[in-house]
Amino acid sequence: MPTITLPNGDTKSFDKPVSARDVAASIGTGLAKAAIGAKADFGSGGELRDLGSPIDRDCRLEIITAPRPNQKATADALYLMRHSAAHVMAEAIQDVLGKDVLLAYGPPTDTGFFYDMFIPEGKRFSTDHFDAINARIAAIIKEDRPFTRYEQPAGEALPRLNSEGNKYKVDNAERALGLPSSVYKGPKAAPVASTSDASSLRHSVTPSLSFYATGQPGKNWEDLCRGPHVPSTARIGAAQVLSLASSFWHGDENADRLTRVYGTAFPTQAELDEFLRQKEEAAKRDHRVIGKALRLFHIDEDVGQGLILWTPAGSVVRKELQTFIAAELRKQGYTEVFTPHIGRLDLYKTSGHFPYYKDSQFPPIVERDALNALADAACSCSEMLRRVEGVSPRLAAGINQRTGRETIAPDRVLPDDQLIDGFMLKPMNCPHHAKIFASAPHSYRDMPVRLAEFGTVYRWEQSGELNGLTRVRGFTQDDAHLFCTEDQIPAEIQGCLSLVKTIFNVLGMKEYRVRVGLRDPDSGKYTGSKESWDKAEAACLEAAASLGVEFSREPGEAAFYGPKIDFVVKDVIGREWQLGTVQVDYQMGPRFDLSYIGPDNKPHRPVVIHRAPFGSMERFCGVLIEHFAGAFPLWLSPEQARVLPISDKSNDYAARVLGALAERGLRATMDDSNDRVQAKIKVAADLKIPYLLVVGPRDEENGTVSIRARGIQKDLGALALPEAAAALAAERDTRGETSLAARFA
RNA sequence: GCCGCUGUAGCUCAGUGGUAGAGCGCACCCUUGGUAAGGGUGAGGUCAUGGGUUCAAAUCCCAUCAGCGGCUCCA
Repeated sequence: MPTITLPNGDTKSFDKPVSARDVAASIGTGLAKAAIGAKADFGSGGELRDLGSPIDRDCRLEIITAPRPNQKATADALYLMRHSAAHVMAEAIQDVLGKDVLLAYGPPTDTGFFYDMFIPEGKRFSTDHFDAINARIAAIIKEDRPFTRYEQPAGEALPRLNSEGNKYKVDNAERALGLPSSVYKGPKAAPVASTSDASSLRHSVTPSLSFYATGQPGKNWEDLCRGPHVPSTARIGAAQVLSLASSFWHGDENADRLTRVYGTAFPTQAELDEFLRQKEEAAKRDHRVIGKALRLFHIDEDVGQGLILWTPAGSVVRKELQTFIAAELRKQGYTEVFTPHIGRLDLYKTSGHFPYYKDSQFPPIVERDALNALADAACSCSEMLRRVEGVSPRLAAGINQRTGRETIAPDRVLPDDQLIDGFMLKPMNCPHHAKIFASAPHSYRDMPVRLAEFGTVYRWEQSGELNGLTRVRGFTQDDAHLFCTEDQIPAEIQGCLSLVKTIFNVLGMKEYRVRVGLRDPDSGKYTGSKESWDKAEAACLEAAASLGVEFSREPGEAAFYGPKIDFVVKDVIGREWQLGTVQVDYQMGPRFDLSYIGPDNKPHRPVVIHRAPFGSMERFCGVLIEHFAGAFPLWLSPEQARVLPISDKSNDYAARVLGALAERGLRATMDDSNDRVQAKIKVAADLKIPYLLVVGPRDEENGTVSIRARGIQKDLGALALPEAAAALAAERDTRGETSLAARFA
């Protein structure tokens, strides 16, 4: 006798078990027609299910519908369609390539779905097959075959899967049943069995497995699957295969290598086309492509992977951005410092960076004399490593005493004369800044001390991770460390957030969100007292809430030394980019034995806030290149205006125009090549120069320039030279709030 | 780091075992023009690097390096 509560609060009672389809039909035929699935909540959260699955208990029920025309699909609807589309794509692939392609795992994702599969040895699968596969996908959708669910007892289903010879499906089935895997022997083999009470889990799991046939069981294509699916293939709308990649079974690099086939599905072909158009648009904005075309930066094999050479044009963008940020920092009471790119190994042993994170650092720079001495003594490499990574008894005593926690393995504590000294390229700026703080006594009256540095750091990113400007091995953080009292934490976090807000606004990045990384309540890995954490987390959450943008709490995402706030911005075409963070750190004070004198005339530990709200200049510039598609606002543009004489008869006047622009400090050039003006415009347009000032005899006579603005494909009209120069300077100085082009609007 | 694909002129790319190619860019010449490419001539290449197969390798094979797409990672 289920009583069903609908999203609007209405209830409906039935005298026998019903399906969501029945419920939808009882409400209206329109709803029943539009329904593609349901979300039922029996008291433990909403759960997507098939339209036809039986409901025998009271629940809250939401009917998931396909979107009406001109309406966006809900996330739940897309989930159902894409999960279903993954089956259709898999069937299409098996039709094209053969049944010996073994299917492994095919979930929906944020933008589509993928299916991991094993392609048998000797079989080729390439993008050449895509047309055939897409044709099959379209045909299957058109056939409108029902997704038919049936269950089979585990005792029958498991042997059946085994006999089909697909170990990946056997593994899926075993995991679904809560059994330890008989075929996969990796680190992530049996996550369920590792929980505290495996036996109760066994009982709670249904002893049967579900399959979905795309059509009639036994007749049409079918797949082991938990579901749910849309009622029939036509309800998927439009789907297609997109790309191929490789993956590992269970993400375990020692396990089988699988082929991951990406695809996507949308309710209508128009939406799918729009998605493809956006992908194309995104590809055109690729900062690596634009960076090359506009000569913004260069990566040279001889210099090294992931090391950016900023060419003159790109240096302008980076420098302007940095100047802008630095001016905002000064307004907020930051003081600027400079520190070197390397520091002694002991410094990083104190900070804890070395050797714990040695895999993500450049190897140490060892002093020549020490190396020679070791070579003379025929020292082995492993011995050398031990001596580089070792810690002196003095340092060990200090670290243990200060933190009261860290245990240094006894075999790492070596007598001084065995240790090899050396330097490290700095992976972070904080140790240097801590030493600056510690170099002078501090009173609570001086606090907070805000040390800012565009500090360049070096990290050994895995080679496969490197990517243009967004993932590099040497980068300059917009770094600062705020040494403050606990009471000052909220205001300082607030300050960081307001800085971010100011700068994002000027750059037109209106949409962004923050993630607040909090403790994992079940873990004991964190340093600092519970009270401190409570306060710091509250401060982060409060600051995030006050920002007036979307924020999420992410338990377990805190660093071990304190909570953090991450910034995620959306660019103009809606892609999200993770930029910088603000992190509260209780660890650094004790480690570097930092103190300030409080009102009680006693020393106190400062808390340190690390903040690099834009991450790194490299990454941020990369994001901006894509955000603006290389068409930077005037103040950031490498070349702000170009003077185009229509023939060399006007070159002298053009030079005078250029002089007037230079007097205003504008970055401008003139094109005195013997091209025609049409060609000069084409060249300048390709370089995305904001303004072109065309000058000919007419202009010379009137003392004017003819103005053409980027993106507006016509002559806007003439303006007196001094007026035009002043307007350009004003557009720069207001960072676009006033603009020359707007005068002609 | 792992897997796959790719590497030819400054850039974008063609060239599948037999003399190294195109467009753009660059240099020079002609053209002197009013808003998205006027015309001509020319320079420019260790075909990523190292080995191998072959009478003969840009082309086939192996290794290395780098780029791309993923996977894994990111204090």
